Amino acid sequence: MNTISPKTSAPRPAPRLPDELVASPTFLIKRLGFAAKERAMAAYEETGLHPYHHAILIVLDEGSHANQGSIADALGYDRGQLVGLLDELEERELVERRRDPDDRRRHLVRLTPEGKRALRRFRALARQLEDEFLAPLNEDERANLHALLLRLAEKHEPRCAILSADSSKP
Amino acid sequence: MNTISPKTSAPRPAPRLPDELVASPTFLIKRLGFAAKERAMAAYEETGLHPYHHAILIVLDEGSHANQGSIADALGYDRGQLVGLLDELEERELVERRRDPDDRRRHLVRLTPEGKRALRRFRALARQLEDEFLAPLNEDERANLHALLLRLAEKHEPRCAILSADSSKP
DNA sequence: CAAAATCATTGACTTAGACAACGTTATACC
DNA sequence: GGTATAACGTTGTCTAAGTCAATGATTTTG
Repeated sequence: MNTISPKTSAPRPAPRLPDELVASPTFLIKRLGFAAKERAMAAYEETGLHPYHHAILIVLDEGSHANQGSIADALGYDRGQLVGLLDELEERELVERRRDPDDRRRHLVRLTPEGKRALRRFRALARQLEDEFLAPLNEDERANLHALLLRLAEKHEPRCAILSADSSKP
Repeated sequence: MNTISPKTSAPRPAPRLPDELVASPTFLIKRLGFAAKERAMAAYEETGLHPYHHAILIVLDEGSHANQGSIADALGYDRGQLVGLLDELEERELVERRRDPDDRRRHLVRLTPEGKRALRRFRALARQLEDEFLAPLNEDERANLHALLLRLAEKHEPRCAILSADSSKP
């Protein structure tokens, strides 16, 4: 993080992580996850929004999810947290909230045309970030990595459950 | 549209993450990093200490690092933060702090015999957690995953810089 | 010897994340 | 049909974590 040493000589005694930690995939995943999050947040900061907002727009674009509860559940966000995020999206007119006539407790949320445009920009940004983050790996290696991570995610992040088959189709 | 009548005993409406997110290795790394951290913290909680403490003990066991500054630099911790962590370790008599006679500003930190015992227990715990976390993968796949992560870490976490004996990758 | 830098420590500040209370509305039960 | 229970979105509070600047002691520099 704060590794800035423009000093002429070498004030850095070479800070190195213990091999024991570097040898652990779990440790690397933790550190890389943090690094990825940091990078993403820094990049999104210029847009005035947060990766969280992007994820919400993605969920809305997928359709099916309508009310705030299902959005929060789909992404694993706290419902109270989601309120503020949606406020910010609504303020920028990227989403619309209105009461569900069938269940007046619920709010139906949907993308505005402007929201769809913003989503396109976010997707471009995310693609660029991803490409930067995975730069050391070629295409095959990226696919390989993704497959391995997915296997782990299926166990540790149940929301990732693979089911490419659409259960909603007749 | 979908009138879900058979609501027998399913309070779970099956929340699923958008495919677009699950398709991103970076996203998976972020989520898995968070999951790993959460799991680890929960497991360490019973010991009364934190994964941070474990990492500190590892650094001390590696020798070479002595004063608090180098410990903090090696792990990327804030120096102020480290003070409290060392206080807790010292309170449990796992480490000793004493002034460096050669530079009386510094504190030399070292493991106590009890600290080494604690480290053994921590290592067992960490091994178990790791094995649990990587359960879906066999040995080859784990090695494969580790190699890929390491390539990324070399770029995004400079402290991981490999310099032990393996200098054989472009 | 004086000024600047370094080290460990402390305290203040900001932030995010989790959590419970509330008013409103729908569902379950008798 | 009326009442109790649960769900929804909203708000506010609380805690933990991380960042940052200021301090006293000591060393280094000039």
